[in-house]
Order: sequence, then structure tokens, then C-alpha cells
Amino acid sequence: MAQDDSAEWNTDDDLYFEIDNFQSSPKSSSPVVTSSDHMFATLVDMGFSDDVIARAIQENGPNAETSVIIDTISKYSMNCEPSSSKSKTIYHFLAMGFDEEKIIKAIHKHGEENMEEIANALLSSEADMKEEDNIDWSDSDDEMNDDEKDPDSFDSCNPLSSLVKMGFSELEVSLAIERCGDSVSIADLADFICAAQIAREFDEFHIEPEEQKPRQNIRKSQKEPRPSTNDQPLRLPNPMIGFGVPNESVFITHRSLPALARAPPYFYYENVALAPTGVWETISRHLYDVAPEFVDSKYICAAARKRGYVHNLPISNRYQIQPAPKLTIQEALPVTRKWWPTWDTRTKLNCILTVHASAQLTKRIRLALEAHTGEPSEATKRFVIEQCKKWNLVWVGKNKAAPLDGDEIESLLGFPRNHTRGGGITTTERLKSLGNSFQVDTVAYHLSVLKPLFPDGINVLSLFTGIGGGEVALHRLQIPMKTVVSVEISEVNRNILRDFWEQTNQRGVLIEFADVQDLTKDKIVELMKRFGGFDLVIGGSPCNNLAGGNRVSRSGLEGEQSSLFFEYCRILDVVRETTKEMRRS
DNA sequence: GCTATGATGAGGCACCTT
DNA sequence: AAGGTGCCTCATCATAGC
Repeated sequence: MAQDDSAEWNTDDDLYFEIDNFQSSPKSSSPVVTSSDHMFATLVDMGFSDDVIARAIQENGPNAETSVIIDTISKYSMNCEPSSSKSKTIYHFLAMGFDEEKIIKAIHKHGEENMEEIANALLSSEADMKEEDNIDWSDSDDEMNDDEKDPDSFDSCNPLSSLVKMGFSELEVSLAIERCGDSVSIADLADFICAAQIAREFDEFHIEPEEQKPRQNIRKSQKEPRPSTNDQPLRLPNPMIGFGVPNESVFITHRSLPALARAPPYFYYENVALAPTGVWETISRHLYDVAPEFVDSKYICAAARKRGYVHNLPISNRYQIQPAPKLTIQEALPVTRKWWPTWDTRTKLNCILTVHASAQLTKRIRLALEAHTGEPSEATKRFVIEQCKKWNLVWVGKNKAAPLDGDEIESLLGFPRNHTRGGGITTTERLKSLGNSFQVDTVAYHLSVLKPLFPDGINVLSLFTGIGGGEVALHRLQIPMKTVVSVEISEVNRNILRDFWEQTNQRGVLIEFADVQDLTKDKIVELMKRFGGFDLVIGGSPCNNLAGGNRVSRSGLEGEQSSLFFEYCRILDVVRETTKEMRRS
């Protein structure tokens, strides 16, 4: 936790690059996925069609590395394989996500047998439609990423010239070296770049013409589903690592956003991953068709937290805040190590919820265990393990299981100690607020890309702020918050954010609203004119009607609380529109 | 008033066997 | 392919006890 709160706002990027190099150092020289099922799912998530993946796996064997499979798929699209029928050619490019009309046009122009030329024609057609991959919507000065522009930074790298001669761009090579380290062989670097290229290409190809039209017209004209479009039910990725997490070796460093999403401000929306069927499709559709990034925080800390994030942030050069969280329960909560029974094999906690076990339950567990001398019976073990998993209990003494306390939850979720303690909050309220919060390290990992973009600070509109997970993430990233306009219905939560603001000696302005309805269009415009607009709109709307634990009113996005998602959309729309107007004038 | 407690399953995925 | 099993899930409510 950053404790030097009195320090100057540090715009020195040394820390950033040091940490980035740390997190991106190669675990292996090329991406490896342990099981072919996982590899399959990963490739599907990258946008490849099932058929193409199956074919590539069949060709290379089930134990082939992901990079080899991607290479093979790449060859499918580039080789001049004569196809027996026209429809097969069309299907081939449809599977890659191209628009059918364009495919037909390209086939007519170049001839069915010239697959390479067809591919090139489709590629350049898509390239004309899209903007640069790195979102650069600034029309002037302050948001440029110098690393990507400074040719001097490449001079000392030996593999660079070799790889550039092989036809890769300097940017690609430098990114690969940054990700894999400079001790990796040129072949492995080339592999990495290829994988990134293919992932990027396939992703970009999935920009559909519909995405450029107004939202109301979306999807009406869609005839038949195509792979990886949001017409198909969203699949949760396995492993749930989004575009990559610090401790896994598979990274996707580029994606192409739908054209509508490529507009300031940056936005970041969060909710539970395991929402009822169709919810994430709706969320995505209302957020400019940006595909959700599903991440389980168990890959970043010691507790599971399966969440979907819809955002338009860049995804390359992410880094983790330090110190990185411990990955196992016993490391994260050392006090439990001594008492942890060997027959309790858990290393990760389940999702931290808003309710916790009663004293009566832990008493029953103690009595059940004390009935045995030495090793408990299998039935007792089963009972105890079941309860431990159900209630997320940890071992704090002999035969003594206990629910997590507030301090431990704060720590697991990446908050400063005592962040939610005191100030009139009751234990029940504290646990509820924490249970509804972000996992700070996860969110900070995603937000870390903002650090070099806003060296002078950032204006934030924080909706459904809760206990301020987003603000804590930005603070831990040492991204100065010039302005935070926060909306939070709970008074105790607003107090927590205000306390945090004062305790960390924030120099920016904090403005708090209670009711999201109070943030009218006029009010938003006024605030934006006063502070020069918002750079980031962040928030996770209420999950009450989406969460699996709700037996009473799991009614989806139309539910009483969860429908506030549409307020997020309303406000984001106003901010985007006002931003556009402010930039015009 | 407040707090702690226990009861209230469905939904959906992963994985396995058949 | 189909069916069964195991597992987990940012929760809500009524009520007893203080």
C-alpha cells in the first residue's frame, strides 16, 4: 500500500517501467496452455472459429503449444489453398469475421483461387475503416505515449534490427521485447509478435458495419449468426483471465474497439460475471458493443471474484501495483498457516460476499472436530469443508474456523487497512460495503494504462462509487486525481470516501452526490465546463438482481436496483456528447 | 431501535460417465 | 451426444433476542 501520502504527486515513470518489466518478464519463452480444452477456449476467445481451431489442433496434435496452433491458423488465411467450391472460400473468410458482401466482392475481383489477394483486399478494406489500434483521440498534445514514438529507445536492442528486417514494425518488436524480456530468442519473439498480430487481426475483423450505425439500428438486419459476434450468447472464458493477468503467460495485447466506442472519455464498467443469461449481451450492446473482459480475481489475489468489465481502455502495457497480492490464503493470511488442517486443501477463498457465518456455525464446527481425538472422520471432514467453502472460513486456532473479518477482507480486496473501519459504520454495514466492492488490484491492473496518459492528473466521474475501489486503485497507481465527482447512495460509503480523500492528502476536488438521478444533464454539463470535462467514467452498477446469491429478486437488468445500469449509460452518453461539443468549440 | 441468525434454491458452468 | 453430478454465487427476508 502506498503510504507516502504526503509525497509530491510523482510523475516520474521509473516506478511504472520497473514494475511493468517485472510483471511482463517471461514465465516461458512462448505461450503455453496446460490443457487442450483451455487452449481451445482461449483461441475461441481470441476470435477464431471452432472449425479452424479444430483443424489446426488436428494438424499439430493435441499437445501442441498455443503459438504453434496460432501459426497454423495464420497459414490457413495466408496460403493459397485451392478450395473446391466457392461457398467454401466464402465460409473460410466468414469464419475469420469478414463481412460477407466484401468477401464476395473480393472474390469477384481477384478470383476464387487467389486467397492471398482476397485476404489482402479484405485486410486493407478493414484497415481503411478503422483507426489506429492505440486509441489516440486527443486532438492536440497531452495524451501521447512517448515510448511508442521515440526511435531512440530501440537503439540498444539487438533483436530489433533483425526482426524489423523480417518485416515486423518497430512498435511490434519493442512491445514483444518489453513483454518477453530481451533475453528471449529471436524466434520466440517472432512467435510472440505473430500471435499478437493474429489476435489483433481477427479481433479487428470483427468490427461490423452495424457497429458504425446508431445504436437503435443494431442487429435488426443481422441474418445469420457469425462466430464471435455478440449475436451469439457470450461464453465465459476458461481460464477467466480476460486479456491476460500478471501471473499467466497468455497475453492479448491488442484489440480493436467498435468505432462507436472510440471516443472520449475512457469508461470502465463492472458487474458480476455470472449474471442471468442475456444480461452481458445487453450490457455490451448498451456500451457501444464493446465485448466484456471477464476476469476472476483469483488469478491476481487469494480470493475468487468473477467479474465482467466493459471498457474502452488500451490493453497493452498494463502493469500490476506493488506489492503484488499474495496468491494463496495461507500467504495472504499468515496467521492461518499454523492452524490449517492438511485435509483442507483450499488455497483460494471463494468470492467475498456481503454476509458471513454466524458464531453458532463456527461453534458447531468446533464441536464436531473436538468429538474426535486426532484425525476427524471422513463425514466430519466433509461437513466441515462444505461449511468452510460455503462461508469462506479460515483457520485461526485449533479446531477454530472463523469468517473473514473486516481487516482481512480489506487486505484481500486491496484496500488500505482501516479503510472501512470506524466512523460510525456497523460491522454489518462494513461487511456489506466490502462485499459489494471492487478487487482493487484487478481494477488497478486495468487502469494502469492511464498512468502514462495522464501525468498531470485525471478528472474522474465515479458512479456507484461504493467505498471507492476505483479511487483507491488510481491512488495506488499514483495517478493524481484532479477531480472526482462521485455518486453513492449510501451515507456510510460517502463518509468512507471522504475520509480516504482527507487521509491521503488528496489535492484534487471531491464532489459527492447521493442520488444518481440528481446528476441531470444540465448538472453534468455544468460540472464538465467547470473542470474541463471528464477523462474517465468508472463504476459498477448494483448487482442485487443479477447475483446468484439472490433467491428473492434475481430479476436481471430490469430489477429494481440493477436497472440503474441504464443510468450509467444515460450519464455516459451525456458525458460523451458534451465532450464532443467541448472539443468542437 | 438495532443486530445476529437461519432459512430461503435456482441458474449455469465444468466435468464426468454412459 | 446426452444426462448426471458437483460446485459456486457483489443476496433477501422474517424473526428472536438484546
